[in-house]
Amino acid sequence: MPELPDVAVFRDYLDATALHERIEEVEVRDDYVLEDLSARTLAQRLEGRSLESTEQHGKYLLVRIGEDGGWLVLHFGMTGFLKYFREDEQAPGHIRVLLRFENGYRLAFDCRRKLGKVALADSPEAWVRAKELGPDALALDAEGFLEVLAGRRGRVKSALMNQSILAGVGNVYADEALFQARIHPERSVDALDESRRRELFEALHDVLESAIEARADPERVPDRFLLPHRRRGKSCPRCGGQIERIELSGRATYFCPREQSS
DNA sequence: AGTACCACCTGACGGC
DNA sequence: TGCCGTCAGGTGGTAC
Repeated sequence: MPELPDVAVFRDYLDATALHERIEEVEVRDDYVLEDLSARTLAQRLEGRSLESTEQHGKYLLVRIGEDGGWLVLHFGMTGFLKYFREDEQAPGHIRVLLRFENGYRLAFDCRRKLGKVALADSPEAWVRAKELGPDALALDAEGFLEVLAGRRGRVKSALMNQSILAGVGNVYADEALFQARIHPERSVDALDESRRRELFEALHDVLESAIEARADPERVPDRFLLPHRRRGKSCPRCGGQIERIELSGRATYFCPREQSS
């Protein structure tokens, strides 16, 4: 699930749990998730230091390591999450990296499908540059949104999901924003006039903010959301029509053909 | 610049 | 109960 709203929830979680606590030991249980670094390097960077603050850029969570330790970068793939727990509590089932703190707690980076990544960076800016990420979808204002879309000719859903155009929007929330803006996912960007683009921006921001407020939990999301109805044959929360599923660049795409006809 | 397709990895689910 | 195909919200590479 980890798109921008989910990562925002992970960030709040980390802020509320694991900061300012000395890390005694780092255990890398599967170095497949390490991106361009060894378990040894990660351990050397973290052990004896603490996590001090967090930043988010799109789907990335960046954590500042104290005493000039640089930044820890977390990406959650499709199945990643964080869990802070006491040593005598039940541990999650697919821990890839585990930090042990001096206070007896642990922070697990759990990632069943191993599509997530753990990395180190000099700064959030350096990471964004290295990954060629576009601006964070929520940090952007309407003018910025118009700017990044200017000159684009592809399909609007592909543009929303393209992390180098806009960072943070994935399959689910791209569908959601288009549903709220009543735009067909296969519509091309250049077919949208400025007022439609502004409407899409408003819809996208509303969707992302509402999702964060709902803690990215499909069961807490507003009734108007498509999210809980992402299944073929389910009914549209607005008009009651049948939700349709198509493939768009290999990804399942859900929309209401009655409301998103153009 | 854009798209289609493949790969990476693991588990849940439904049909038989 | 077990086997098997299909599907899943991530990114990245290649070929066209």
